[in-house]
Amino acid sequence: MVRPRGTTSTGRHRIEMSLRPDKNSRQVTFSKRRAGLFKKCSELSILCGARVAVVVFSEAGNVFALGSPSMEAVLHLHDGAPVPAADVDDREVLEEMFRAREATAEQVARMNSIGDKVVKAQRGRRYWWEADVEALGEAELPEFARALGRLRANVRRHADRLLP
Amino acid sequence: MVRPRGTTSTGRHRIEMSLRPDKNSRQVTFSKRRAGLFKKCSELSILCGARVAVVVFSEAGNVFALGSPSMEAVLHLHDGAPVPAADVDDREVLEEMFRAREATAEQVARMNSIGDKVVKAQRGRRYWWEADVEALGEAELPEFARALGRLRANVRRHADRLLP
DNA sequence: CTCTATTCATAAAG
DNA sequence: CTTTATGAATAGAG
Repeated sequence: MVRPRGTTSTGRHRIEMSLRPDKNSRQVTFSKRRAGLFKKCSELSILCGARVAVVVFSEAGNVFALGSPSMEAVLHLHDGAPVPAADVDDREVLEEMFRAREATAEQVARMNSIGDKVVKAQRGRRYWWEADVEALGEAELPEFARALGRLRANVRRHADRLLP
Repeated sequence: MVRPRGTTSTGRHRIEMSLRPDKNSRQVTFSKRRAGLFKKCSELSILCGARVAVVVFSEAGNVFALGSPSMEAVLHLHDGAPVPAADVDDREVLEEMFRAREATAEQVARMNSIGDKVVKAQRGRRYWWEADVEALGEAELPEFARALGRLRANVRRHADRLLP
């Protein structure tokens, strides 16, 4: 096996050596790591019944967002629909995950009566709650903005409660 | 090696078997996975120059938030301070990470002139941008709420640009 | 994209 | 908390 000087054959990042990576490999790394991060989020949500919201801005300026079980459910805080049962076993969890994925095209399509574009933006993505914010711009961003407004209001209410 | 029926010696979750976990092990799992998730976020940010914001609501109702390179830098979108250089090598990255961690007690303490409570809320956490939102309530939440307001405004601006 | 090598994450046990 | 075992994540190459 031939390998450039200064590198190892390791998968994970070796802090010690490694040549300065070029822009392309940085992009590959970002994509892979973002995918891994989103998967971790879904695992945390599904396995532990947690609600997770993430926003990632890539260096190139692209924006990616993930909500699990849904961005709405997370941003609604405690007002949303109940989280999938806590004590289901793993088989049920997988089935639920599959159902959720199946159901989402419709669910998202209904949102804001725009539909088609949202469904298209999910093409080729592994999980239904993955969506390129840029691609979803027209349909999703206004709703996202409203959801953020609600989150902000909730946080404020909490803050006010803490500061009588 | 003795092991309960229905389990394997594997680390990762085996979907096929595994007895229904009790509440305690679910808690351990959540904590470990949340820590792992936050670490992944920091890696994505540091290694790829991305900005990442996460909010996690545990089933028990606890809230955890993480911003990398900082919640502020992420929520300010493109108005914030420049992200740490993209092409630094890993050694520099580690040093920067260490500096950031060192610097944060002061940085956060200055915020909102409340200080002490914020510094205490970081106790025992590995990275400076980890903070239990619940513990940070008084000092951090109002600022968090303002930051969310700015994020919302930015998202709206983006949405308006897309919808002339 | 696929393949491979290596470290990482982490469930379970001590 | 520490150790151990094993599948998962992922950098680099093809």
